[in-house]
Amino acid sequence: MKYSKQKDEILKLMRSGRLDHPSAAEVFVAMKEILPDIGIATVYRNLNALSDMGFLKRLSFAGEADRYDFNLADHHHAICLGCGRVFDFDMKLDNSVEKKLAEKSGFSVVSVKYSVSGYCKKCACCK
Amino acid sequence: MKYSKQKDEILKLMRSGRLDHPSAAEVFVAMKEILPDIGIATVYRNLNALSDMGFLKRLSFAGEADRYDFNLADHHHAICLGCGRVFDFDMKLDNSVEKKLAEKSGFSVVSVKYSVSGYCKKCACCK
DNA sequence: TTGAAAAATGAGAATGATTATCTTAATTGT
DNA sequence: ACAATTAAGATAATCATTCTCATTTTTCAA
Repeated sequence: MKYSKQKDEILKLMRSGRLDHPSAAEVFVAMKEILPDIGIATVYRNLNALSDMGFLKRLSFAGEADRYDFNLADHHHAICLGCGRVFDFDMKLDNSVEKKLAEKSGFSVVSVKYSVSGYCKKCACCK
Repeated sequence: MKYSKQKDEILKLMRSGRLDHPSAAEVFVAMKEILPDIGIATVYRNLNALSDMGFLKRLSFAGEADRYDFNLADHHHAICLGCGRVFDFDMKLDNSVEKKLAEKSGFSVVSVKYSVSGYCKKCACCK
């Protein structure tokens, strides 16, 4: 057990893939079944710590609670405006942008975010 | 005066370019000089209404207050992790992505967001 | 012009996500 | 085993934003 029981179990849960791009609140309810005494602050703390350590990615979408993703592979997200589900998608981004930015304005890029919002198949049909 | 005095003045202020990608709070303080009795709720209400009407764009960045942009031209944003300033940049996105998404998963794209975070010239040097 | 209906305002309460604080419990190294 | 460190759990605090509601402003038909 490298870290605390709580941090370990949270990471294990995240890596299990049982939850689909969960928010901290969703992780909290799932963790309650594993460690019934866990507190919400511990969940936030550890999700953020694990993200800082590079084991998770923290995702933000406008007007919604942040999500956490165990998938570290380079990919992007599409969020459904109907049901709120997040879908992964792959696409190679033209990274000449960073270079141009650096050249033109001296801006040094730390991270790039590409995301899409719309309606998933299920939500699009009945809209 | 097409709309209410407040909405008109907010739009005029935004279009003046005096404020740089301001948050609602920043618009509020600037508006106080124009209409001293204006309330913060009115500012939020009208910024959002104007965005819904397509006269402004509402921008979201992780962990920060939303910003509003009068520039409707197709462009993207780079946010400085140091000073919080938002910089515009242009880039043509490969819109074949939407098509692929639609084909593969039946996801219908409403909007695409591409944004970059990092350090601006000023903040990069003293980091 | 009047006056009722509709729309928008301003003040402040409410909400929701997230972080901060603080006391206690667990872990570590000696 | 014990002092020092680290993390936990509970809860208060924060911050942006939205909601509510009483009041004011606007609209528009009679």
